[in-house]
Amino acid sequence: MQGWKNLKKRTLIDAVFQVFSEHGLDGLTMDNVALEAGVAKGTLYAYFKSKEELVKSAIEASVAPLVKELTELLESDSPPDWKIRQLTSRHLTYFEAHRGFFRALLYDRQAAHCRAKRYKSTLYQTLLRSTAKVVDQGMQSGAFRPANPLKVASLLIEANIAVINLRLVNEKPGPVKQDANLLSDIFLHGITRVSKQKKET
Amino acid sequence: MQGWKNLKKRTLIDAVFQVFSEHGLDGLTMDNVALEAGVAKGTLYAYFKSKEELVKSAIEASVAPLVKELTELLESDSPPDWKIRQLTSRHLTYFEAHRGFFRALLYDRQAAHCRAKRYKSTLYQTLLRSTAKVVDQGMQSGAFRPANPLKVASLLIEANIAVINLRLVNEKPGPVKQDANLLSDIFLHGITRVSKQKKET
Amino acid sequence: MQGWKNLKKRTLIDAVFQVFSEHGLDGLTMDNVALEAGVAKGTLYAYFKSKEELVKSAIEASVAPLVKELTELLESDSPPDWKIRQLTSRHLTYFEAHRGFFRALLYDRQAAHCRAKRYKSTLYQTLLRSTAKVVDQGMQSGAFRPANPLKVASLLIEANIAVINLRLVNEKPGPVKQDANLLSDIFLHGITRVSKQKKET
Amino acid sequence: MQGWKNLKKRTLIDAVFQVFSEHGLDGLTMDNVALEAGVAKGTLYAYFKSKEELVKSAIEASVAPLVKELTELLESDSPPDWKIRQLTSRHLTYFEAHRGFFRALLYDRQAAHCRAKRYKSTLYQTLLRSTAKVVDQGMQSGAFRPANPLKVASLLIEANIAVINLRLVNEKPGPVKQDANLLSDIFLHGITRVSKQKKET
DNA sequence: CATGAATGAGGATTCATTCAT
DNA sequence: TATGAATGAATCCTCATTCAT
Repeated sequence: MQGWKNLKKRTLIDAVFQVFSEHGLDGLTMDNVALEAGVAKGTLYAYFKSKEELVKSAIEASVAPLVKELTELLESDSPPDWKIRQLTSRHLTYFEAHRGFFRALLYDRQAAHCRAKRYKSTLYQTLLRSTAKVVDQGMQSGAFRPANPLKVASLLIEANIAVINLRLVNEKPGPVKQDANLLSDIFLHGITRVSKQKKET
Repeated sequence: MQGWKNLKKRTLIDAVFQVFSEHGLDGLTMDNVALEAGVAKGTLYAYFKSKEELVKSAIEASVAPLVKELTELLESDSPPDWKIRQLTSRHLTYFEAHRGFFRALLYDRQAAHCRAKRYKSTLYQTLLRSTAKVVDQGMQSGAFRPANPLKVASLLIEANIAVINLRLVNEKPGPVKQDANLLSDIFLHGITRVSKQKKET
Repeated sequence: MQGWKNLKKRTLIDAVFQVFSEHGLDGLTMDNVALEAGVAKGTLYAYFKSKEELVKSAIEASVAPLVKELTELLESDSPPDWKIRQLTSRHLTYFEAHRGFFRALLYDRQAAHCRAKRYKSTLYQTLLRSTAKVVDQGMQSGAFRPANPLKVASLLIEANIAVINLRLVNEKPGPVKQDANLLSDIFLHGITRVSKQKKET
Repeated sequence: MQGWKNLKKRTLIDAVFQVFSEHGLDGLTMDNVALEAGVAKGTLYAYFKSKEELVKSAIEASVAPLVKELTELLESDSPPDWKIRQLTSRHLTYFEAHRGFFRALLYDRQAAHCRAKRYKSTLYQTLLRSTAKVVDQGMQSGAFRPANPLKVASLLIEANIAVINLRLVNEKPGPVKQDANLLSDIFLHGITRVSKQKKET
């Protein structure tokens, strides 16, 4: 029963995605979601306490795969700087692959709510902590300069998100790789030119 | 007459700030704004065509002084890296000084709209171009590594905003200086430790 | 289900009539209609997309029975001049029987809209064509003088409506029969006296 | 002072016409009229007690020349049937010449109000009485059949107005003369064919 | 007489949520 | 569980009218 319930929930969440992508911002009403899902309006409330919860679930569901992927990456066995380059690259790529949905998300109020809540969400915290661990490893190994790892990790992730926003808003944002590289380069080495410097492998 | 009208507009905009800060997200109704401003609802429409225009004006008004300050800074006669440190520092400080308002802003839908539009707003573009010029100067002088100045400038500003958001969401975000320094350090020199390196003056 | 929905629609439309007759001109607000119907304001919008549609439906509903009756009359098997006398007589009688409603209608703006649209409404066109056919039959049989049947039919119907309006505005308009006879007489024989003339049977 | 006041009133009324023709139905606000007239909104109230009075005055002013013309015609020295043919013809022609304005008028609420009030307006009464006198003369002279002259006059004028409405609503109503003749013919002689009949000179 | 800023009652419409079946 | 009709608070916006200057 639990599994079946989750399956149904998933159906409803998919309807949220669909409605969101099709009707955008203001079209995301409970009526439309119910219509899209092929159920009665009241049924939505059998699975989700409120619209807010439904939308929150939908957003979490949409970000979960990314966080899973990134967490695995960060916990793999590789040098910190490589992990960070990969983190940025995949982060940008993921959103690029779901432009339509996330673009609509940018404009939504509930989403704004959730964006703010993001900092407290488990998924975000998971990602943040994994990243912080990598940063810490880099500092421990002497590869990175000493600093508050959590702050640095926040900064990196937020910088990623900022660039993602920039790309989502921009109609033709150019190749992902380029932005990802620029971001990684600056995060790792800064914008300042250094006479003689060892590059990472 | 024109001046007086603008003065009145300013009063109404201040009411927007007040209501926004006090009642937050959903409390920003025309009724509330009128109540706060001590005028009739209809009066608002004598000065602003619609709610959207009123809110837009309020947001622009709230950011304009900052942009003015930063632009002056960026056009002053100082080394690029110093300018960039100052830019970040003042940027963070300004938002810290208006926490209540900008925090509420984070959650608003009209604001989300404007946040997305931000990239196209004149003010944002002004700031972006000024920053890009400074970055370009740094590159010309050999202080910075070669890259697309506009992209780098975007990245810097967005990173600033990201940290600001982080601080707004956080209840006790700690001293501004610390975050500003961390951000500047990473932007200028990266997180990677370098054996022998010249610091900026 | 469909039938039930129509029944409910009818209830709401009746409320429109009631409100219209009681409060007249400016009293026809969605609030009043909902109040009269004993439902919530929102319920109205579950059955009618907008106020305009509701009012339009009400007007059509109010005129439909008349058009049905007249059309049947016009398609029956009787001499044209008798049909025309009947047409005028019943037309006037019908409106006399619904004075309150149609009188209010005279003053309404939506109604003015619909009055103008009347000429394009299906019901009006139906009635017009039926009448024209009768006129044409009269001409074919030599009873009527040759002319454009559609124009003549329009003229007759409009004359009816004009007299109806006259009666609606007048507080004590006198007996229907008298006006109906005068109108028919003039339409059939004109105001000019003729020395020797055959009356219709 | 009185003359000057009337001049000013005329200016304001002209503004009503202008606004009505340009912005139609919903654009006829006191703001727009004041704007068009180049005066302050409050000034309108120095000359007219209310919007209703202003609009009423405008409509009366627009119809006055017609009534004057028709009254002169009806009081001239000619046979009744000729007068009636002229009445219809000029009535239709006048409205044809002011299509734009009167067409907009059709849709207006205040106008609906005034249309209803028309039956009590002095101008309408003037015209009605003049027409009734002509009808009566026709009856006295034996040219017309006996009937209530006032009723017959009403009927004629209303029939005229009905045809005018029909023409105003219709995009391409065809030549005025044709409709005017048809109307006169039917009013004078009826639709019924008569074997041997003397035509009017 | 003229101004025009201010008023505020009033109206149409939306939509998350409930509950009886 | 599922339904979907009903709810009604909440919101934006209009515009005729007033009145202090």
